[in-house]
Amino acid sequence: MIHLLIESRLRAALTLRLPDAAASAAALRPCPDPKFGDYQNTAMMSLAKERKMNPRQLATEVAAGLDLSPWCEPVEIAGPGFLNFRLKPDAVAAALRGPLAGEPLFFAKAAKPRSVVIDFSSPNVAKPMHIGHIRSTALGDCLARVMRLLGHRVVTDNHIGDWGTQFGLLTVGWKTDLDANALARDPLSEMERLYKQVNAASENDPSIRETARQELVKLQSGDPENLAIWKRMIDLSQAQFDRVYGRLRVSFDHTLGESFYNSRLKQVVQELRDRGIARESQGAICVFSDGTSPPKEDPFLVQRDEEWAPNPLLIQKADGAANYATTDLATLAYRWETWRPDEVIYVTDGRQQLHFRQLFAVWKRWQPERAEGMKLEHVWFGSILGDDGKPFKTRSGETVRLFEVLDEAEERAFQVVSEKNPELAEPDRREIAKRVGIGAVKYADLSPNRQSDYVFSWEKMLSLQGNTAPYLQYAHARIQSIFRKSGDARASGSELVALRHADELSLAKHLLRFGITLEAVAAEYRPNYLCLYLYELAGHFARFYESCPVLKAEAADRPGRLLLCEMTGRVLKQGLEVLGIEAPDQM
RNA sequence: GCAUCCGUAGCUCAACUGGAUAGAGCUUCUGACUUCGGAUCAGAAGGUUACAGGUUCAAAUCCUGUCGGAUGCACCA
Repeated sequence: MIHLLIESRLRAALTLRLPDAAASAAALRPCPDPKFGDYQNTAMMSLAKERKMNPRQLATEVAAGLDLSPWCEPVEIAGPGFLNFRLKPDAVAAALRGPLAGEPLFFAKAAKPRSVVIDFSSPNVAKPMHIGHIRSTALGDCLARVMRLLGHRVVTDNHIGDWGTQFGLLTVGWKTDLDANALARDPLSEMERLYKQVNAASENDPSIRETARQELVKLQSGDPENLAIWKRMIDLSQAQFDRVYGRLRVSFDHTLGESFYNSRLKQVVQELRDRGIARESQGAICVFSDGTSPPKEDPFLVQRDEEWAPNPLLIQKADGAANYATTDLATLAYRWETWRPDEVIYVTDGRQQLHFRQLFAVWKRWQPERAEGMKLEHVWFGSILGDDGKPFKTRSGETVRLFEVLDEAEERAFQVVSEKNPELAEPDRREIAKRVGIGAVKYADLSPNRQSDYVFSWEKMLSLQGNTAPYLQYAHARIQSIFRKSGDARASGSELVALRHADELSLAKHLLRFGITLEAVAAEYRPNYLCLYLYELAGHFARFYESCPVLKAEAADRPGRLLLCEMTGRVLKQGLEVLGIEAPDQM
């Protein structure tokens, strides 16, 4: 990749001038405006500032040691010390043909592959998956796909909620009020009904709470009947998860739920107590501040009445049961022992930020030597809102079920496809509608900045204009149509490619940025960069296609233009693929 | 009360985490074309980035304060 070649030469030139400069200082970014060039580096200004040097002079000196003549026009130094790089059209044309010779599609495999565990989706047993699960699922799956494409070793792990106090109430409901027909018809709804019913009843009747507690104790101590009920609930739930994941084309390497770690919990608590990290307080076992960080940054302190008060992390409740913090710690230990990852990523909503700050802090205190080489990252995201600006709910105030969202997405997509392309046979339109509908839902989760809340809107996500999945799929389908019409004559790669037209050149240059975009997605866990890139790619293509005839082009222009179509189609397809979205050939 | 996040065009969202003149789509208006899929393209209009200070070559982005909002803060996960 050209940007990597430039980076490596820039790094060498920089090291010659400033041996102590960080390697990352040579990183390039795309120029915000083509008039400045294609790539820029802005590090000379900050490096000069740190060293009280003249930034323009530093930039000039570094540029003097740079020979990029195979790929670039002479480096330009602009403003207070920007380095601007402009690609030579011949180099662009040569790079454009790389994938025909078997090179990766304008990206490079990571020089140092990392092994990464990604924890995402995590639905709860005995509860229907709802709209809140889609964002974690879409983001986590996309990050896994991007990192794999870049050559990293990825382990995906679905940490399902299959243990906890709710099973006491559920077991009571199962034993006293189970409707077998309803269970056969719609197991998740029936289990949900049982839970709500018993939970409501227990609020008025302490004896039900007590019964539930006893059922939970029996389950925890291995009572065969309760264990069987619990396993049945898991199986029924997993079947539903699998159907949803099937529709979403999401899969996991492992599904190790909370119960998997039960046997390890006692030891976690014991070790933390032995090392003085945790202690008893009000009957519970808690981790308190160790006072090593400033109060403002300490996740175990909270300010109350102008004083810093303890904000402990509970690892064992007063009744002796462990809770999710304990499970998360046991899980981290297991992941370290099993996969020795360089990195563990948690994809959850932003409300759990404090929990993860505390969790990561306890891990460092508990396993300092292991924590050294294992980066922990909480990749959090915002809420999905209704058009009233409040969390997205049904009209009656219930959470919106994921299955129903997917049904409606497919149905609405079917209407759109039928309207736009009525001559296609219905089964084909149904098949296309699945890809368009599911793709639209995922894209709606991936294209905004993950940290912002976004408003759920069928009209927006299924719109054929703007930054939507259907628009990108359409661009892809349009390109496939060119090849159908041309009798499938693809670019052979043997012809010289000129890129004489400005729209040809800017499209080609944008194609070459696919790799740098994927790198940014992986580095910052932000799929929206890729969405924006693909949207811009579709825009470049539309402009090119408007101004440059392809099939009707002069013989001299035709091969280059077919090549541009081919590569745009491939990048759109590959880009959508790592977003977890299919690109139909017709729509 | 404290913490985290947020406040950007009429609406929905960007802005590669301190970079160059804050960009898209929708909406409104104008234009292109005997459609290589018009599900298109070009142009116009729309902004004191909540407000007030500060830091610096450079601030939507960092710091301080004010106003407004979301979320979280001891035995749910």
